[in-house]
Amino acid sequence: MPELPEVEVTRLSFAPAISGGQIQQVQLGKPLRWPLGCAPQQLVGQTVLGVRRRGKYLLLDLSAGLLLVHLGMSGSLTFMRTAPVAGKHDHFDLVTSHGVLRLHDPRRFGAAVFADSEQAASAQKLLGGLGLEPLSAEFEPQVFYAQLHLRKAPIKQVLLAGDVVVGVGNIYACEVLFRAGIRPTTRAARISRARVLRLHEAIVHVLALAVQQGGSTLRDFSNAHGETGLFQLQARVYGRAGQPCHACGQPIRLMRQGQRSTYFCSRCQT
DNA sequence: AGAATGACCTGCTGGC
DNA sequence: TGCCAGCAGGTCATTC
Repeated sequence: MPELPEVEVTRLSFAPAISGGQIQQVQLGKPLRWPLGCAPQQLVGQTVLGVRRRGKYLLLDLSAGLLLVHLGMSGSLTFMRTAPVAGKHDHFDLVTSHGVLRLHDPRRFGAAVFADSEQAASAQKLLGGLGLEPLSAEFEPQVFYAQLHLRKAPIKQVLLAGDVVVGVGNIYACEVLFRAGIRPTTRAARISRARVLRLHEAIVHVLALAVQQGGSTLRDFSNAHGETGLFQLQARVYGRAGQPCHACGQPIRLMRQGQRSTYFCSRCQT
């Protein structure tokens, strides 16, 4: 489900409310992708100082460490005053004095992991090896170009890998490449500087727009208040196989790249 | 090191 | 209706 915009929308929807809350209880359901990494009791008594985001990870700053939350493919968070009895797919509850943060995740590719510090989290390679943050000043076109120039893999797969730029998942990779007019199979290193600049612009534009639109709700994404997003209405290629390209009328094509679906327009993307 | 592949897990859809 | 194959927004370990 969640790519950078959905994670950011989620963050914005509960960060102010939870900040300052003291953890009173932690409830675990079925195992998630990774174990919590500490006894639940160790979190109790700590205060949630704030919520940041790195790539698709949410970072809850606690008074004595960091709680990393990842939504995987099917995760979503809700924040409520009091929580109803946990359902079949509710696998993590953080009960605080300000309310309950609940992770709902049918496929359980998500996780909540405690780390003593950001360094410790990197050491566990949860945050290690992540690329540039696309909505920050560090995402400079020249740096982006230099990085892409080192990579021979198809640009779509380089974007998804997240070690050059973070947060661009399958939907937004397709959208961004369409808007930049670049064929997803093009080797990253072979893209001209001018086209990389267009791609850079498309990434910043599309991700920022998607955050503004509340993310993409394809099946079930919603923010921590249960509100769905609107960006899917702006999707120009994703999920539109066989339908006419909005720019040229050619049918949008679907192909597989590294076991993921890629949607593109064979006329507009060269 | 970078690139390609399989693995993790559940639910839904479409075809027979 | 039932069953099975294939698909889904992510990322890690393993292999070459």
